Amino acid sequence: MQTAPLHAKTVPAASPLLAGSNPAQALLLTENAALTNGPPLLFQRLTAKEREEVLREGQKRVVYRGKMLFSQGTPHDGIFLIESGRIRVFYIAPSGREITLAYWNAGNFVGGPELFGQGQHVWSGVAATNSVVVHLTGKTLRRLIAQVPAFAIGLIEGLTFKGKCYSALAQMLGTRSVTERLAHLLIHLADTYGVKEEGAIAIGSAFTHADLAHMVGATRQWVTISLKRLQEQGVLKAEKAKIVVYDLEALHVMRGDR
Amino acid sequence: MQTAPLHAKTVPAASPLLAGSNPAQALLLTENAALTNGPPLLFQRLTAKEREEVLREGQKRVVYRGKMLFSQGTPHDGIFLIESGRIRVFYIAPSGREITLAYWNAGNFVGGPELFGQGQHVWSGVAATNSVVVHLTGKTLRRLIAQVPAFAIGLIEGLTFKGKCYSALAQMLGTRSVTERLAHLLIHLADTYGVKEEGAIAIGSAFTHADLAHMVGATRQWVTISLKRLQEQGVLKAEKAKIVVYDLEALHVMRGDR
DNA sequence: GCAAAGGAGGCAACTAATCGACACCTCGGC
DNA sequence: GCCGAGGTGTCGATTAGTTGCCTCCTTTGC
Repeated sequence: MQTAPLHAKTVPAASPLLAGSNPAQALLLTENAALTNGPPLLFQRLTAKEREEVLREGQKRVVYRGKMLFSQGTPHDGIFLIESGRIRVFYIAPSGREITLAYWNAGNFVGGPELFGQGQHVWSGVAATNSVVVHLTGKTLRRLIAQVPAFAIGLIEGLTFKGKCYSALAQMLGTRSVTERLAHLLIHLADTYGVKEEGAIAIGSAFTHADLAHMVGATRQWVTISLKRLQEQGVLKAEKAKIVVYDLEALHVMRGDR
Repeated sequence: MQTAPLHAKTVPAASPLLAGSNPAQALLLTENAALTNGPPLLFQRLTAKEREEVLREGQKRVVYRGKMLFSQGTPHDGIFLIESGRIRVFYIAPSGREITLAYWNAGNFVGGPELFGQGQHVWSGVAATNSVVVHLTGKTLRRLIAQVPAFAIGLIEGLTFKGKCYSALAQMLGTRSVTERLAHLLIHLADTYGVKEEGAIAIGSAFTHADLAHMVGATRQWVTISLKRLQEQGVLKAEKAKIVVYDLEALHVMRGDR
C-alpha cells in the first residue's frame, strides 16, 4: 500500500486521457481479437466538458513503478481510472502462487471487484510503469452515473470488456497446456509490440521470465526451459530484455490454429 | 442449436422470476463467499409492473435438458434471461478439452459476451435441466435500459457479478492444483446443496464425474481416481448420484485454508 | 571502486496429471 | 429377454510441470 508522495520530483508524462488516444486497453493471456474488438475507452465516450467533470470529482494520485495501488484483502471503495501508465492486476493464492489477471493501460479502470465500495479487494494492483490514476469513490460513482449517462454506458461497456477478458483467461487456463499458453502469449506480444526486423519480429518487451510465468500461470523455471527449447528449435531467440521471433508460424502450430 | 418446440407436452415448472425467490445465482468453481455476496437478482430490483414490461418485450423459449441454447461460433444478438431452470455455460478448445464456466440459475442472464448483439458467441450454453428463458435482443436491451433505470442498474450489477465469478475462476485455475480445485468444489457443493446427515453431509448432486471434471478443468479419470483416494482416506463416500462427506475439515486442509 | 539485489539460466529428483484403452455395471427401450 | 448408451473403475505408459538449489551475470546504489 506504499503509494508515492504527490510532491515527488519526477512527474510521469501528461494525461493521454484528455488527449483521447486509443492504445490497446489491456494486455493479458488472450487472443487479441477480444482486445481489438474492445469498446471505445471509457473516456472517449464523453465530451470534453464531461471529462473535466469526472476528473474534477476524483482524486488524482501518482503511483511509481513497483508501488502498490491497492492490495488484496484490504477494504476498497470505488475504482481507479488510469490516466497514464500501466497497472498490473494480480492475485496471490495462499500457497504463494501468483497469477497476473491483466495489465491495464491508460483509459481503463481498475479496482473492484465491486463498483460501489463495500467489501475487500480480492486481487492487488501494482504500477507496472510510473502511473497517474484518478480515484472515484463509490458515492461519487453513483452520482456520476446518474448525472452523466454516457459515463454509465462507458462503465457498462468497460465491465462487459473485463468480463470478456477474464472469461477468456479462464478458458485459456482451463483448456490449454502451459506450452500452448506461452505460444499464445508470444504471438500476442509479437502482434501487439512486435517490430519487423528483416523477416523476424522483435519483441522489445521489458518482461522478465517471472513476469511471463505469472501471465501464463506457470513457474519461472518452466518459462526459462520452454524458451530455451523454442530457441533450440530455431523458433525464436531470447536476448536480454528482447525476444526475436523467427518462426511465427511455428508458434501458431503450437497454439493449435495451424 | 436444437431448441425444443414450444408445443411440447411436458412444460417445466412455472416462472419463479415473477415469484421473486432467491436461490444461489450460479454454481461454479469458486468460494461461495463471492456468491453469497452477490447482488440481488436482476429481476428483484424491478417492480411487478417493470417485470411485466421486460417480459413482454422478450421472446419466451423452452429448452429441454441437454439441448443447446446457443453455440460457440454462431452469431449472437442480445441475452437470455433465465426464467426457470439452469443453464450450463462452457467452452470447448480446439483440442477438444472442455471447461465449464458456470451453471447459471433462474434470475440471471446468459449469452454474451457482448450485450448489444454483433459478434459471435465465444462459449456455448446448454440446458442442465428443463428451462424457460426469455430472449432480449440488443435493440430491445437498449430501449429497456433507457426506459427502465432499475433495469440498467440490475444489468451493471449482474455484469460486475459475472466479472467476479470469471476472475475468481481464473484465479483458481491459475494458482491451484487439480486436487485443491476438487476439494474446493466439494466444499462448495457441500455448503450449497449439502444435507446434514448424522455428522456427515450428503450432497445429492446429479453431477457425473465428467461434469465435475469439466468444472475443475481436469480429466474424467483424474476425478474418479481422486474421489477414490478421498474415499480410502475416509474423507467421503461416493455412492451413485450422491456423495457423503464425513470430514469437511480434511477438505479445508487440502484446499489450503486449514 | 565495491557490495547487494535481482534476474537469467541450469539441473536433478520428483509427482501430478494426462492419455488411451478396456472391462464392467446399470438403466431404459424394444 | 437382449441391446445399446452412458457412467464408473482401473491400469500402465508417458509427459508435463514442479520443487529446490546453485551459479553466473547485470544493474543499481553507496
